[in-house]
Amino acid sequence: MSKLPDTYEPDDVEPKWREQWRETDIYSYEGDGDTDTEYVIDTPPPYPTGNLHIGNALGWCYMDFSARFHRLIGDDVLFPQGWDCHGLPTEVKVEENQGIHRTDVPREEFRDLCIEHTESQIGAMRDTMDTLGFSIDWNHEFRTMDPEYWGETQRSFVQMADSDYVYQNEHPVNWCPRCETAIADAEVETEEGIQGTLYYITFSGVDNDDIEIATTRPELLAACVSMAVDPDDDRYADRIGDTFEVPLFGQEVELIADDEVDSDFGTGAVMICTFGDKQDVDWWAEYDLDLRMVFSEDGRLTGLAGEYEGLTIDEAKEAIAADLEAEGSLVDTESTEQNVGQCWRCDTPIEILSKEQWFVEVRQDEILETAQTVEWIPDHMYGRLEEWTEGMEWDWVISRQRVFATPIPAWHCQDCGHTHIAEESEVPVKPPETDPEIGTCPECGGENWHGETDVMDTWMDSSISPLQVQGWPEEPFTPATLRPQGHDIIRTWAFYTLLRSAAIEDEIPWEEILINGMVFGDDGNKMSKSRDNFVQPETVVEEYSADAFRQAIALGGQPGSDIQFQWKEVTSAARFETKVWNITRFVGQQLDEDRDPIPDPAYRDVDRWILSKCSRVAREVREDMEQYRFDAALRTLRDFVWHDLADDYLELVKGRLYEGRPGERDAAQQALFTTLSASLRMLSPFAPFLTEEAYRGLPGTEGSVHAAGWPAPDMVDPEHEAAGDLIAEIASTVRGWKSDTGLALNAPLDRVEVYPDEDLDVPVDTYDLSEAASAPVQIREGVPSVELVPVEVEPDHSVIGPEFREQAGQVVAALETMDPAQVAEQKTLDGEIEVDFDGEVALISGDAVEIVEEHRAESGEEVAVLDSDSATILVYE
RNA sequence: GGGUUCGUGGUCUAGUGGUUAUGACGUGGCCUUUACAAGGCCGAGAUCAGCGGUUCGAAUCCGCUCGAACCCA
Repeated sequence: MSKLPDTYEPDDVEPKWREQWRETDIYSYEGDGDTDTEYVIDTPPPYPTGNLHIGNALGWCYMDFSARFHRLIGDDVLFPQGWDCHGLPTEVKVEENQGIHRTDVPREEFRDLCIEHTESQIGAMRDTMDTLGFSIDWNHEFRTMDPEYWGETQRSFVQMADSDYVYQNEHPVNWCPRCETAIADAEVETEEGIQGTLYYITFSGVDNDDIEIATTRPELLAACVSMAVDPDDDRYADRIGDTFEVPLFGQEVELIADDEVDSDFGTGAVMICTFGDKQDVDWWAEYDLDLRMVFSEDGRLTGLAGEYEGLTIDEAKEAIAADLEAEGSLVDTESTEQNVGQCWRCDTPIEILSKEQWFVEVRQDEILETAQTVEWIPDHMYGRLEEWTEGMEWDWVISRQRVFATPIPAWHCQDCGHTHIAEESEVPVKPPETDPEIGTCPECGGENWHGETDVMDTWMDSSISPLQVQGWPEEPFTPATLRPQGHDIIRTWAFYTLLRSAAIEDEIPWEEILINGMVFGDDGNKMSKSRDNFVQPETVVEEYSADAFRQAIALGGQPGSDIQFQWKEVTSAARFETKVWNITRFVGQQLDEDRDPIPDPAYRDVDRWILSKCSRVAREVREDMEQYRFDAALRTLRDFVWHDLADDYLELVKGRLYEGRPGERDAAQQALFTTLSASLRMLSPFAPFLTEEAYRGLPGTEGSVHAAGWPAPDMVDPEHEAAGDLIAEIASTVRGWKSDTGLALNAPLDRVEVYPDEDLDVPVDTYDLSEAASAPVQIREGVPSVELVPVEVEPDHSVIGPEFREQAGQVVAALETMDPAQVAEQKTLDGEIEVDFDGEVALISGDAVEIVEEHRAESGEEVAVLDSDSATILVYE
């Protein structure tokens, strides 16, 4: 007998176990090298924003469900946690907080300020992870800003330079004028439907007629190097090769013909500038045009723009348009909608600049082949990766003109211009501050090194996370088991990781990739503060519990689909917690603290029934968990615990527990213990706190539920399960009837007679049933001694369909119109039924119909007749 | 413009060819029964977006239409 508190108090329980788990280090990874039982998660290293939002929490819940489940089935689980520290947002935040510009202080000092800031942000996010009960192994924490990590980023760079993936070149790149750095294609987002103005501008002809073009970007006139029309455009058929003068700026440009021109746009003639967009870059390369860079790195016009030098893009647009109008070159303007490429970090429209940059070659076939070898969950998410990869036009620009990032380990010889890349042995290294180990330049023998000041794209850090997690480069690389991530970063993190892992190790980075969806607000909209549908995970924990939050997330939908956060799921989860607690309390009261397991318990039908069901649930739920169907797993468990265990089994054995003979009581106790203990273990991935408290409070358990094993009560027993189903059904029907007629559930009855619809293979044990019904229960064969009136013929489509094929419909219709009494008689007497339809007579097997019958008590008898799904029950009061 | 996913009671959701379509929340009624009123029992509420096709049989497979979300151009 154990006494648990009357109510479950998550506010007390959750902090208690949180602390204890931390102290006992129960989630640590052994790493004994047995790859068969290893389960390694390539945890996403989040950007340390200081706030773990609900979308993050969804991903981490999935990871934690899996991590906890795999520990239960005996796997050696590695659930590490990294932090993707480098990047611009931190630089901006530090500038803001310190009231400085990054160039005001030495690079190293600025870096230190960034590190300090990042550490405090990480602390806040760790707290949230802890609050939500994530079983992260904090012994395996990594931060990309630590030299031990970014040194390996440099090593990967060096290796990829050796194998010719990394190269340096001058090439047009996407440029964010606000961040003042190059960015990769993946970091450009297209914003649709931006309102703009379309300017119709006349270019005067040089020894030929004028021409009119349309552009949304008059500020690029100074960069105009050519003009183009569609070769099939009749309007310009004889003008190809004509020369025109660019208004205001005076350079002369030639008209070319190219298929890519959209003749429906504007006048059908466009100007080609270096560079307005990627199309300009293509034309520039294809027709070997001049390069006229009119934008500087901070988005202002250069000296090439003459009097407009120093203006911002917007200022220049306005000034140039005004001057064009004054000059008479501006024919017309109209408003238009356009799509604009923007920096994904700051939404500033990007420009294209040609700069000396470092690139990683994108080998599409290699990436796709690697991606195809990985199992995608859900599998259609592979399509996103494929589409993106196939559409890649430019190599991945990896250099950034920033500070807080991994330094590019290269030096340039001031004397001969030779570029030297570090040896693997010298990383981590900071080239602007130190000279290379090589000493003198291998080309010219010079000693004047200029360290590369460009740094790396932060994706260069995060895309080696599986390598880092698997102990690279010391350990031979084996793919991690799981990559969990959102679908929003397939084109970045997943793509780059696949690329890098193929390039460096010629391996897949992970066996499976589980894509999680986004979390929407309770009203179905994207969460936003302005919509007032924003939910912070901590709020849910404060108002309910971490376990309730986790369950709501699990039941939100199947992994991969977007889910809607719903308070009602939290409510229902909290109720389930109460239910589980009360079940545990009841079972605890029934079990002796020092109870020993019985070698061969005298199980009755209902014991075998619940144990059999429990065995099947354990198998089903295990399969669901292995396939990441957390929603299905938790649903199955709730259903089993609430309905089978609590509503049915527990009610059925109460009599035996209270008043049974010792052997019978012991068997019930044992079955109760086995089932509850198994249920708690299976629920523990979803509700780690509640199950820990309950499991430890349950007499006869040892240690933490999270260190226990997945239940394997191999007691599937179809015969007794069928008998138990019948018993449970009868008990529940009688209970329902008592409730309906206003009787107390424990009101004694004279007797109950049960007439099962079908004979069972084993005799039905009515012991528990009699206790539950507070009446003697007799299982009878045959027909009850009450009037039995067939009222409906119910054809079985699955029998009639295959037999009669296209005539099935007529047969069914005929059966339904027949006299039920007559059909019933034929079925009973002949075992088959004559059916008239459409002038034919067919004989069908009696099995093909169910006769729905209603029972009516013979007059004068005090009996209630209850029809349940599989039996007729007579209740004598 | 191309592609992907999706459309199931008021709301959310399960259900990939065969009884009466699952459950939750909400909602109406009844009930203190020695684990639990944060409970139990009973009920109302769904033409499974629409149309057409395949099939003896479709929420489920196919096509089209409408609508939503996302990805790409």
